[in-house]
Amino acid sequence: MALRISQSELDIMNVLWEKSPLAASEVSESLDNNKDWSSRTVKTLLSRLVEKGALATKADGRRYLYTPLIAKETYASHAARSLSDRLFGGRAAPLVAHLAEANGLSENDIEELEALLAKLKK
Amino acid sequence: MALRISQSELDIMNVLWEKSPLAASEVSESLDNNKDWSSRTVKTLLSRLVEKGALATKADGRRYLYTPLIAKETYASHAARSLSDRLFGGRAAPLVAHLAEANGLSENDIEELEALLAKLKK
DNA sequence: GCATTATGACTACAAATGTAGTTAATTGGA
DNA sequence: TCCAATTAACTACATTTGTAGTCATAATGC
Repeated sequence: MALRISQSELDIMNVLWEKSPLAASEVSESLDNNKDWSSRTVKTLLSRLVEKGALATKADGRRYLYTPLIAKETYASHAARSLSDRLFGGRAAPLVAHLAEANGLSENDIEELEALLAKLKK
Repeated sequence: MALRISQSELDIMNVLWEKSPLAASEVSESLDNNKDWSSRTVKTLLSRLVEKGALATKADGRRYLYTPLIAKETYASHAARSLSDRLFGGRAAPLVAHLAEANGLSENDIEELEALLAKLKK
């Protein structure tokens, strides 16, 4: 139910959330260069994500094209909530406070957040 | 280096962040009732956290008292940043937006966040 | 003093994760 | 037409995680 996606798997998902459908080889190429996994590793991760129901495959000749079955938004909401639940009893403010503290919020972030809050207040 | 704390381990840490030092049996008792781990399980998790350098032990008669070696704040900042990095390229606003969307922010959350933003703007 | 209990030390073991290797079929090019 | 490269399928294997069990020992109640 929880659709647990591991860290490495998340890297794969991020590529496909950016652009899909993609073949395994294309996913490999699109991965951040600093993680240089062998193409086997990428395929293993893709297979596991398919097993888990996070990706769909579609045959394209003799290869597969992969497409996310869950939206990034869905996963992100889930992960964000889970983190704030586990650390702060579900309150959002402390999480943001820690983000701010850890790396500072940009001008832009602050404006975006203010806009968001304004909208929520209505 | 990364001091990886697993989900279950985090439950233990949360108890000790709340109150410490505590003996293993006290940690067991303090755990949320809905997770009923055997006392062995709790001890295993405690040991692993000690190995990882997340907890310190201090002998108290023939038992140990456990104390966090890393502050909740430190861990939280780390985790919050890691999540926002992995999902949103480090931007904070989308994370908050997702929190809001996933479960709604309370009046209180909104006020806290506004206060926080006001402070950050200075 | 002896059985019971609490506790730490050590061991267990399946599932998940990180990271590939091997095999076999296919196919595109020389 | 035959070979090299691509690709999926299957296998591998160490580490981490979840969830305990066993053993020895020390303390405690009777």
